[in-house]
Amino acid sequence: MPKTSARPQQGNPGQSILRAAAEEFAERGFAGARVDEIARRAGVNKAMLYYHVGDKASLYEKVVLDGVAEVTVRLQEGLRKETTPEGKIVAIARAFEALGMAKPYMPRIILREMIAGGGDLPSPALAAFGRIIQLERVILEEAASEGIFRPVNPVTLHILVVGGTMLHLVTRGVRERIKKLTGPPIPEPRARPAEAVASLLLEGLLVRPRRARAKDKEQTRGPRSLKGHSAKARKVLPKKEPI
Amino acid sequence: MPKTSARPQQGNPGQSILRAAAEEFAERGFAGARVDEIARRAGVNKAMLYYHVGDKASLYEKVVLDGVAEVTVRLQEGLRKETTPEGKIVAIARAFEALGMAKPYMPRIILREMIAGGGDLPSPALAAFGRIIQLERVILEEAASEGIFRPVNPVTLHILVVGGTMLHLVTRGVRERIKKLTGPPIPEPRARPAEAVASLLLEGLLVRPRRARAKDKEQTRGPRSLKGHSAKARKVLPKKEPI
DNA sequence: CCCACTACCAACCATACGGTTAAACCAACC
DNA sequence: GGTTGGTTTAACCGTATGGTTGGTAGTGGG
Repeated sequence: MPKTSARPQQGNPGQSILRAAAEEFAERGFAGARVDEIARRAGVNKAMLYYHVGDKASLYEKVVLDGVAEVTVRLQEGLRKETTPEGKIVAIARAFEALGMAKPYMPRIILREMIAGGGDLPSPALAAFGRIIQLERVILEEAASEGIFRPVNPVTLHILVVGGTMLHLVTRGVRERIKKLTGPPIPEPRARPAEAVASLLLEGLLVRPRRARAKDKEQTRGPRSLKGHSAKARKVLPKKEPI
Repeated sequence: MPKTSARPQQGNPGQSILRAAAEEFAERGFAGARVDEIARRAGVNKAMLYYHVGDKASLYEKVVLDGVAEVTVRLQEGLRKETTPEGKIVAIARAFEALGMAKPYMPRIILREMIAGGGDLPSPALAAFGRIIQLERVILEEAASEGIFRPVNPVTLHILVVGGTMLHLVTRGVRERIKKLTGPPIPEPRARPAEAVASLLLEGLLVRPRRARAKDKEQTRGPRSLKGHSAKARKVLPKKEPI
């Protein structure tokens, strides 16, 4: 171990290396990331990088575990205040949004891993995600048993809440590009994706759910069923199994 | 051009090469894909690959454009039958689900591109995605003006519908792995993610939207507000701007 | 003043990778 | 049977990449 630092060295090089690595990994993926480029970004010699942190794989592992730890902490903090299932769902979305704000590279890395099958993910990271899904399962079960939520599969919810929030953060670049090709009329979503995602998931698109609509008829604001076939065509989704 | 084929050659090599390439690209990403590995998978010599299809970049472009063309066609077909906004949303989800069933590599490639900023995407592909979002915008505006849907940002909807559907298809591998670490109690979502996603998005999690709930009080099935603070804590989402 | 020890670096190495080439192969046509 | 021309291949090439090495510089302790 270092007895002290040999030189007045500005800032732990390990941190700047990890940061640079994280950005490279986020932009190019694990396979695409170049160790030389990481060293260049961090402003250190490549050998220093190996000296301080280790090889490419351990670099990646450190970045991932650090990010997962952060989202775990944020999630626990965010959940502490919430007592309702709605509040908890929003808190989950907010935790990942906050992660994306603090460490913009993390959502990309996480999504990439999910897509790739998690082969490069260390087990603790996988386990952490598992715990989050479990948590969501419990929230859903409790809320469903109290009649607050409809029965919904926790994996589906997780994908939509967490995946949706992270995709918002991550796709800003493509959206810009797409907008340049198709002209202006695509409005940007809210700056805070967590709210947008959670709100839509909680309330749904439909102004009135069918269940309530069946009881009292046609008291909604819009003109609704002007087209004659709408009544039949409205029945799109078979509602046997839970979502 | 070939006058005939020189050898009784089983099947166009171009097709098997493209398929092999697509799978490599899906598994490792563009940077991570190895041309030698693509050739090996396709069972052809590497030089043959260059002779028939071209270099790595053009290989990738062909795969992407082919996939985008397929989803475009499927989407148009699916939409033709639907007249209601609900039906159209489901049709969009179904089109991407069908793409993922027919070409399992496509969702991975598309998601990867979205994450990476679309830098390797050919313009026609970007434009196609732009058109889909435009379409969703129109659906949302019409439905909102008729009072069927609440006002929602089309990008948010697109991310949740299309992203959510593709993430379902793509994360099966990680889910298996996570389940092995956390034990059984994570139920798999439905086999048809399009339905799960669209249904949840249309109806929402909450059994009763607040709007309707405010009018007649506490007629829901569950015990509901046993905790005294739930009434206040229920107000999580500021509802100023459209989702 | 010298030793031991950490921090650092330029240059190097082996391999893997994308891409090319020159020659062989083979069905069809004369 | 020989020529033609698309098709296939083994071997090759230059470069980029992950990783290493031998050595230097600076620092605190003796």
